[in-house]
Amino acid sequence: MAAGQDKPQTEKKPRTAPPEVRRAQLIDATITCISKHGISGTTLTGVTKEAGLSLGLVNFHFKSKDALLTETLNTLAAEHRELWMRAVKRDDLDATAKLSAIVDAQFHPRVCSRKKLSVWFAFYGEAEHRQAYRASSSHIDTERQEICADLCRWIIEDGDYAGQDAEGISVTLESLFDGFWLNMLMYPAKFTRDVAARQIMAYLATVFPKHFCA
Amino acid sequence: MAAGQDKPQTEKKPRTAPPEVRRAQLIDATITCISKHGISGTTLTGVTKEAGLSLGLVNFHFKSKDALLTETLNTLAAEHRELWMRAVKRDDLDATAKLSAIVDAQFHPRVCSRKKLSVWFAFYGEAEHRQAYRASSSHIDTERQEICADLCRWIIEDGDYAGQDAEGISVTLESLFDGFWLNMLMYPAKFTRDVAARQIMAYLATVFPKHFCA
DNA sequence: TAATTGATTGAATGCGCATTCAATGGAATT
DNA sequence: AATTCCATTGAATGCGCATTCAATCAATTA
Repeated sequence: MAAGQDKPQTEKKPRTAPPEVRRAQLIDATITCISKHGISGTTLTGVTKEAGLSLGLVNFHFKSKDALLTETLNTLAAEHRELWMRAVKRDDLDATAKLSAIVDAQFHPRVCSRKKLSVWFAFYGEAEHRQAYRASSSHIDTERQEICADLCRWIIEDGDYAGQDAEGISVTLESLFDGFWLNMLMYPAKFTRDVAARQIMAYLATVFPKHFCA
Repeated sequence: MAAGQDKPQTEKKPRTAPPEVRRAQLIDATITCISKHGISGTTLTGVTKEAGLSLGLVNFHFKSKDALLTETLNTLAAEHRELWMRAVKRDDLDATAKLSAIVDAQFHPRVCSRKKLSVWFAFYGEAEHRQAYRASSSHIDTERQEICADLCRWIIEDGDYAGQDAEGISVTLESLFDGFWLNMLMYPAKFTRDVAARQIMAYLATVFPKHFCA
């Protein structure tokens, strides 16, 4: 029965690991815990149990629970930024394709899973009184909104859309992103990734009919 | 200096008050506390201090802290519902006017103050793991979305908008409502009530050009 | 006026959790 | 092999908070 227990080479689990690995493990576990129990229900005991590590490690690798939460949000924000930034930086894409890519990124499974959405809104719920939480997202949100506005300006000029307002459209886009996210979290049956992306493309098609088709 | 202290008739403060009054006071104080410190930072000590009442009263007038929070959300939801429902019920308004009224209600100062928005999103942040929180808002949200869909259907028929999809538009509207709310909370400088209402009316004008004007 | 009822008070209780830290493990260096 | 150094452990600490409850207060009824 207990065969081969003295040479578990395939399952080498060194007791120690480099700090960056531990930090990543703890952040992953934090995401899982927040998605399961909310921020107020997330305890260090729970996080470390989820990660299979011992309680004291959080305060060793992070300064405090608060630092862990802030880092978790930063990680999430960075992951999201990278996804749409990659498309925006490609110079083989024109403005239309880039705007489409930003919409796609917004609803990409990697950042838009039920699990991650619940974490995002857990943080938004606390953002009002947590300067640190707001800082992570505000910079990135502003950046994306300005990029969208630039792309809209380019499209408006290219298509001679006299009546359209790039700033207004980008502000509306930003709200559609957030609004669909919230509704996908709250009412997943009615609001799916497909529905969200399709509706936003439909919106773009009504404002820029020569560039997008419904 | 201490004149007229023995007959404070103008400031009669009876020690006791009917339960409904106390409940309302406590709910008001809860809204204030959540907006200031978030749900996790809201303590019964804080709430009762804010209300000028004593600690034990919460568990006397409500079953528990959790019940107080649920009742607070219910109160908020009912206030909001009443605002747009009043317009929808008027039979002197046509579909176009009713849809406009729903948009106005969504950004009415009474329900869309910074204070209340922060409370809404505090609850949304916990909604994923709190069945009770979801129940309050889901019923009302669904109701409003279906009413909007009906109004859109009516307008589509009235205006012969062949290519438009009532369900899709109402779903987009719902997301615009929530998305602008979130952005108004997070970035109040850029996202004001006026901007939000105007952009949503602009959206309606692009999909229903014969009924709404930008 | 006395008795009854319901509202109010706040000190006391006990639990849950973030944080600390002395002890241990084990990899790298000498 | 001995030493050094950093990662790891988890029991112990102490605080903050929801909840309880016996005592108090005042309005209402008898």
